[in-house]
Amino acid sequence: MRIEAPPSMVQLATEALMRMLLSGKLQPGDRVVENQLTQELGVSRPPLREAMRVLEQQGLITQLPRRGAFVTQLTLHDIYEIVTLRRELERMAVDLGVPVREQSRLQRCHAALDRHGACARSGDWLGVLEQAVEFHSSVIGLSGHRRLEEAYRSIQLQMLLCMGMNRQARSSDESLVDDWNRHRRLLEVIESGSPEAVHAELAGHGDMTFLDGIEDRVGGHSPESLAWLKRVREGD
Amino acid sequence: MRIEAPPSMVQLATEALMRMLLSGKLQPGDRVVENQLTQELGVSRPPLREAMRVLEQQGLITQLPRRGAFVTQLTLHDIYEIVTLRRELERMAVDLGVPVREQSRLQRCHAALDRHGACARSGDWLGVLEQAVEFHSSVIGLSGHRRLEEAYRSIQLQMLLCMGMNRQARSSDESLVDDWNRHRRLLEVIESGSPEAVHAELAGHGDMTFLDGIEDRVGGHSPESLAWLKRVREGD
DNA sequence: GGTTGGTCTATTGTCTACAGAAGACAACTG
DNA sequence: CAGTTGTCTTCTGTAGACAATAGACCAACC
Repeated sequence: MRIEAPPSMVQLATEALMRMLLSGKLQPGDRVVENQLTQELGVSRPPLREAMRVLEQQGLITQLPRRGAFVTQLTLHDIYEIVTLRRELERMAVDLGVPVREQSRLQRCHAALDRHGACARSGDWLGVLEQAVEFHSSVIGLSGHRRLEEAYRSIQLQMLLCMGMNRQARSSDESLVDDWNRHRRLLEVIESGSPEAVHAELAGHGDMTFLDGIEDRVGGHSPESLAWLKRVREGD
Repeated sequence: MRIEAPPSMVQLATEALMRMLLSGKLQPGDRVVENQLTQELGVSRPPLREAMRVLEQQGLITQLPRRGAFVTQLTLHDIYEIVTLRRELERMAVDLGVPVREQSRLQRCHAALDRHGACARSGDWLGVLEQAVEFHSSVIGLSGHRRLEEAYRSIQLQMLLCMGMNRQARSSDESLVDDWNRHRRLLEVIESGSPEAVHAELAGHGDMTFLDGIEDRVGGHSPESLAWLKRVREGD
C-alpha cells in the first residue's frame, strides 16, 4: 500500500484560491494582495506566489509586473473565445469518446454525477460547482485525451469565474437539482452510444441565458465577438 | 514616452529554461536540480521555482512532489494527443481567420517569417526554431482568438521538445531554408484568401517523418495511439 | 548470500528578511 | 485654486537560511 504524500502548501494554496474565486469571495477585478492572503491561508509568500503563477497560467488571475495581481476580468471578446473554443473541444471529445470503450472512464462520470447529486440535494452550492466541473471534465475524459480534458477544464473554470456572481444570486436549490437532472440525461445519451445524439444534447445543454444583456455588463467588444453574439441570438 | 519595466527574474528564468529545453541542453527525462540552475542562471531559488511552475503548466516539465523535477518525456499516446489536438486547433483557426480581415495581424506573420529567413540563412538553428514557433503562432493568431493561439503555442512547444534531438542532428542549413520556403508558401496561400487551400497546404505541411519508427523510441502505447499511428501511415 | 535496518547526504519545501518600486497624500509654488 | 513636487507608506521582487524528506550506501543479521 502506497501512503500518499502530504499535500504541498502550493497545492493547498492553489485549491484555496480556486475556491475563493469560484465562491465569489474574490470577484473579477479585485486586487489580490499577497500579504493579506498569507495571513488568511496561513502560508508564506513563496508558495503562495507559486500558486498564483499556476492560476495566472490558467487565466484566472492577471499579474501586472510590479503592480500586483488581479482577478481576471473577462471582456465580451474573452467570452466569445471561451464559448467557441469550448464548443470545438466538446465536439472533438465526443467524436473521439462516444461510443465509450473503457468502462472505467464511465465510472468516473457516474462518481462525479453522484457527488453532484448529493451536493445539489444538500444545497451545497460550491460543491455543486466543483462537481459539475469534474463531471464535465470526466465526460471530455471519455475521449482518453488528457490534453483535451485539461484545456477544457481550464476554459470551463474561466467561464465559471465570469458567471460566478450571477449564478450565486440566481441559483435556488431547485435549479441545482435541475442541473443535476440535465447532467443525468446527458450521461444517459452518452451511454446510448450515438455521437450525433450527444452533440444534439450538448447543443441545448450550455446555459446561454447568462449572455442576456452581457454586452452591458462587460467591456471589450471586438468585431468578432459582436458578430458572434448576434449569430448566437439569431440561432436561438 | 513609456519606459519599459526591467524584465523580472521569473521571466528571464522562464525564457532561459525554455532555450535550454529547445536547444536540447536539457533532454527529455533529465533531472532538473534547482540548485544547479540557480548557479547557472544566477537567480535565487524562489523565482526559479516560479519559472518551473510555469513550464510545468505548459507541460514541458514534470514535477514529482518531494522528488524533484524532470524534463517531460512524451509517450506515444502523448504524441497522438499533440498531433490530433494541433490539427483541430489549426482547422478552427483557419476557419476563423481566413480570409484575413486585420492587416496588422498579417504584418506579424510577415515579421516572423522575415526573422525566420534571416536566422535560416545565418544558420542560427535555435533562432529558426523560435521564429518558426512565432510564425505558426501568428498564423493561428490571424483568427483573433488569443486562447486558441496560446493553446496552439503550448502544444507546439511540447512537440518541439520531443523532436528536439532528432532535428538537431538532422537539420542541415539547406533544410532550414527549405522550412522557410514552406512557410513562405503557406503565407502566400493564406493571403490568397481561400480557407480550403490553406487546409490543403497545412495537411502536407506538418513534418511527419519524425514518426518513422517512433514506437520504438518512446513508450506509452495506448490503444488509441496505436490505432491512430496506423491510420496516419495508411493515409500517407 | 540476500534482506533488512540504520545512517548520511543531497535536494526539496518553507519561512523570514531585506531591497526597491509604485501609488497616495500632503505641502509648496505659480 | 490648480498643478507639481517631494516624501512616505505599502506592496512586490529577490535573496538567503533553515527544516524535513527521499534515496543511497553500508553494515549487521537471518
